[in-house]
Amino acid sequence: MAVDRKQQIYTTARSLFSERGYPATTVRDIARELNMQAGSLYAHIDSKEDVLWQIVDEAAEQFLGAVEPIAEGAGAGVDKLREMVRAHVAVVAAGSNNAAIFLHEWKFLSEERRESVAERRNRYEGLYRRVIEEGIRRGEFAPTDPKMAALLVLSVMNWMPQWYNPTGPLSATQIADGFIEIILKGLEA
Amino acid sequence: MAVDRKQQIYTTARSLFSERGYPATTVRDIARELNMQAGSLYAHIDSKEDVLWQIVDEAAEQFLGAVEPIAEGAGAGVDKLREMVRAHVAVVAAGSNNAAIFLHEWKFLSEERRESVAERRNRYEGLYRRVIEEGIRRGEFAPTDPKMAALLVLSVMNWMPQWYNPTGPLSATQIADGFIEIILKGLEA
DNA sequence: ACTGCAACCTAACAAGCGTTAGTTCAGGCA
DNA sequence: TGCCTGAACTAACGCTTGTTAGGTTGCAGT
Repeated sequence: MAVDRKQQIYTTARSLFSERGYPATTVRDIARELNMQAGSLYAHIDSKEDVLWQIVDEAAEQFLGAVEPIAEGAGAGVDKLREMVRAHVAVVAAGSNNAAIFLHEWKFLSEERRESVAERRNRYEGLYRRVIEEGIRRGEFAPTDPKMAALLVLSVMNWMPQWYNPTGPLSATQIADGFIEIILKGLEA
Repeated sequence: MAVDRKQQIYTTARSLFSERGYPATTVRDIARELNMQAGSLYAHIDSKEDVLWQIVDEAAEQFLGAVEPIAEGAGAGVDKLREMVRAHVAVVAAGSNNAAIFLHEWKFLSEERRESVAERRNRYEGLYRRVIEEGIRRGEFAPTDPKMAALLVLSVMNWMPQWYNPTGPLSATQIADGFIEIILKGLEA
C-alpha cells in the first residue's frame, strides 16, 4: 500500500490540468480526488505552479529526447520524418495528459519558466523544418515551403491530444502511420 | 464618439479570453482595459458566462455558415475540399480570436450550451468526412480511411489560431493554398 | 517504552472572484 | 424648469482561491 503520495498527486494533477486547464483546477480539486485536505498537499509539493512546471518540463524533455536523436541521425529524409512522427505519437500515447498540458498550460508559468519552454519548443519545431529542408535539397521532397510543411506536420501532431483516446480502437502506431502516409505522399517529389 | 460600449466589451473579452483563457480572465481585467469599474460592465452584460456564450455561438455559426453551403453544393470533391479550407481559413483570419475561443473555451459553458456547441462541431466535422468519402467513391481520392483524412485536414485548421498572426507576411489565402496543395496531393488517387 | 518522523488534519489568512445595490451625474425631452 | 434615462461610480456581499501554522496520529527503529 501507500504508493508514493507525491506521484499520486502528480498523476491527479496531470489528469485535472489536462481536462479543465490549470487555472480552473484548484488545489482543493486535486486533494478531493485523493481523499485528503487541501493543506495536506503542501507536505509533498511546494506550490501549485511548481507542479505545473514539473509536468511541463518533463513533457518537453520527453518530446526532445525521443525525436532529436532521430532528426540528427543518418538516413533518408523520408525515413527520418516517418520515425520522428512515430516517436512523437508514441510519447503522446504514453502520457497524453502530459502532452495536452505541455501544449496549452505553459502560458501560466512564470516568465523565466515560460522562456525555457519556448526555447525548447522552437528547437523542437526546428528539427522538423530542418529534416524537410534537407529532404528538399536532396530531391526527396517536392520544393514546397519547408516552414509550411513543418507546420502541417506539427499541427496534426499537436491537435492529437484533443481527440486521442487511449482506449479507442486505433493504436498509436496505426494513427501515426495513417497520418504520415498521407503527409509523405503530399510532400514527395 | 461613444461607440457602442457593449461591442467594446465583447471585443475586449474576445481578446483576453483568447489570450489567457476564460477562467484566467476576470471581469476586472476586462473593465480595466476599458477604463471602467468592474460593476459597470453589468449595465451592458448579464454575466461573464453569457459573454463567452455569445462569442462561442457566433463563431460556430460563422464556420458552419461559411463551409456548409460549399460542402453540400455541386462540384468535384477536390474543388469542394479546397474551397472549404479556404472558407475556413478566411473565417479564422477575419476574427482569429473567435476561433481560438470557440476551440478551447467551450468547456467552461453550462451543460446545455456545451451540448449545443458539440452538436454543431460534430456536424461541421461531418462535412469534411462526407466530402472525402464521396471523393473516394468517385475515384478522385485514393482509398484511405476518410476519418483519418478528415482529422488531418481539421487538425491543420484547428491549430492555426495558435500561430496565425494577422500582421504576418502570409495572407490567409496563401496559407490555405499552401496547406491544401500538400493535403490534396497526399489524398489524390 | 520512547523518540522521531512523515502524513495528515483543522483552522485560518489575505487576496481575489463574480455579482448586486444604491448613488451620482450629465443630456435629452416635456 | 423638472423629469427621465443611461452610464458610470463606490462599496459591499458571500464565496473561493493558494498557502501557512500548529496540532494530532500512527508507525519504524532503538
